[in-house]
Amino acid sequence: MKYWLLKSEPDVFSYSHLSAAPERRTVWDGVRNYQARNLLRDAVSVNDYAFFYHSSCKEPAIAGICRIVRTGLADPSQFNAQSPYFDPKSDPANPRWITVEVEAVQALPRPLTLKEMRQDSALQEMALLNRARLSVQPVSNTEWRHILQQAGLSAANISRFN
DNA sequence: GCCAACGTTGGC
DNA sequence: GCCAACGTTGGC
Repeated sequence: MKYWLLKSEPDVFSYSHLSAAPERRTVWDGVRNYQARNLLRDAVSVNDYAFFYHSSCKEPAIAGICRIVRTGLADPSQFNAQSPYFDPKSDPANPRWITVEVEAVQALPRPLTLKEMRQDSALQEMALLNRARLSVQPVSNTEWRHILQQAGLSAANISRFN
């Protein structure tokens, strides 16, 4: 079981949008960074969990939890000439941008803000604080549990994600 | 809106 | 393969 953090701009697609989506699922499209793509393609597995992080907004924060439900998907937006994520250099026979499908699990009782995370000595090693621009990041088991605790989940609820 | 950090592009 | 120019991210 591995844990991740996925960034999204809430004005474009928020955790509420995911919760309201059909089957509470979406294909995580639009990642156009090779390091992030490599994680999605090679390291993220079905049934891993991920934090849904709101970036580029008034109060950057972790908003909710999602679960990886499918992997190895060609990001459809790379072939859509109308999409801002269109990549004319990607060959449909050998797609450049591979991604995953995620499902909303639960919103955090209390979103955990970037500001709070910066002030938390237990979270200083987080990629979010040190590699701020990477849009797909690993989260350690210790960090995962600590964040859920800070966000107000009960011990019983936290253990569901082991 | 600014700008620092850093990833990508392309000429050589 | 180097590296300058350029583009993007994302907090503030």
